[in-house]
Amino acid sequence: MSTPLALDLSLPEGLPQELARGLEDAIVFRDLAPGARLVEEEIATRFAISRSPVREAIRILEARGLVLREPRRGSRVTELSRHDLDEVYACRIELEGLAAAAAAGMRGPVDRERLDERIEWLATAREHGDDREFLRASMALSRAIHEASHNRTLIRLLSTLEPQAMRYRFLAYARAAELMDASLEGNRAVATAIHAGDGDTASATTRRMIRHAWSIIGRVVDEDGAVEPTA
Amino acid sequence: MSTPLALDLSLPEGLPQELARGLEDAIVFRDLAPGARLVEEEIATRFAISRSPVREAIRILEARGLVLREPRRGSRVTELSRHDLDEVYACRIELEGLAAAAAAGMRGPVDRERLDERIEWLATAREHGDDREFLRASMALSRAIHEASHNRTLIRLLSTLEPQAMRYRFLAYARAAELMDASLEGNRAVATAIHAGDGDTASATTRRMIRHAWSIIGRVVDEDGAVEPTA
DNA sequence: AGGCGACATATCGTATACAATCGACTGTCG
DNA sequence: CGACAGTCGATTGTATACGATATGTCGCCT
Repeated sequence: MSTPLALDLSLPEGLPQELARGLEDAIVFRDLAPGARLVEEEIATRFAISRSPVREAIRILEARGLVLREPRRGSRVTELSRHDLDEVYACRIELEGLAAAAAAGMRGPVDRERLDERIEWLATAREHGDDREFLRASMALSRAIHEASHNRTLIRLLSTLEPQAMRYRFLAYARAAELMDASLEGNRAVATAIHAGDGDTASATTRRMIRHAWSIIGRVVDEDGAVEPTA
Repeated sequence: MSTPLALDLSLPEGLPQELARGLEDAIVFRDLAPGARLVEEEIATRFAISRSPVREAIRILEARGLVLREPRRGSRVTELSRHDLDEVYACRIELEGLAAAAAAGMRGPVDRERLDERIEWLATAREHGDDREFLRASMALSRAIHEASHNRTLIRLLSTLEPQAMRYRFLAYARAAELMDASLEGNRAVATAIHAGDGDTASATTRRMIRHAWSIIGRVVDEDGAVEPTA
């Protein structure tokens, strides 16, 4: 009676990528719990595809730190822990700060519009009190900032770091809704700095926001042991 | 008359990883030139293995930014450019700085010893004026610092960033040997700070060192167009 | 002569088949 | 009764086979 997992597998970008996206989603939102095993053939059967694309998808998840592959023993969803949280957030502060600074020098007005759109989306989700939607909006907003940096290397690095961070954020939303308010407010401040073209402020604000989130999430993780089943 | 490429393919760690390591080496040292095509079957035949592990190896190289895969058109070694250099080094400053700071708080004396060993290795290579060996020592030293941070997430990120940086360093050694001296001296200073447990100094020194290297390499890349064949 | 279209080729993407390995179970022997 | 060896099942790793697609070439038509 494993997992729900009802992706469509339309392929605008390749089977493995599509599958990885779906599995990533399931992991971030805890439809796949930490420690859950990912058996290649099982997944292949469920989606009526072969093991080849499944293997590639799992490799992608591994590169993002969502899955741990042990040589001949298979893959399982990585555990969440206080230690891991600290690792991820220490890196996140540096890279997100860099991205925000770079985004402040962005070229097109296209980036600007997208940024505002996503902030709006985030605000709407907050009003509705929908934490899943709020997280989706957060991810989209983050990506908008990253892409506005126009630094492909940085984008690549962040794309392998963000998903793990999102898992912790989702965990914390349930127990500390104020994190969403802090995130919304913080992101508004960051967007303002970016629009003003003030890289230093954008960076500093971002770092402060992330540090704040870090402390809140850390509290939640410490209290829960971070291992409770989905409830 | 393609490439030399005489890896042994002993498998202490898995075929794909071993192959990826070999190809990475070839790319960093320009035995595989930028723009060179990587045809799966060709590589498979050369090493008398099947395409499956080759595919995985190429995926690894792609994740490290060494190879660009276009959907149904195959893979080629990524080009070096001033723009890309700037991207890589902007990220490198942040992450290496973080690693140095974290390493300053390292636990075991094992880390210390390894650090000193590698510095020695670097110095020896410099004396011998062997730039290939110097780069190898540099890579080993970097890894030692990264691992001393005991931050697995950071290590993962750096392992996907370093190889590309190494390509630029190798390029620059040929035209600007003083870069090696700067690197040796800088790393000695960093090691001192790490040994002293001074994270702030370790971070600041690292960042200064990398910034300096960046400017030197940037000059080389600008002059050469960075596209000369291997000669 | 130049462009347009069908064919041929090269190469990747996916599927399937086979081999190797790990863990667990079980039955026997001390 | 416990420990150990052998076997079996489950799952990954590797190899091969098949299908899809993009690119280049050749010839024909205008």
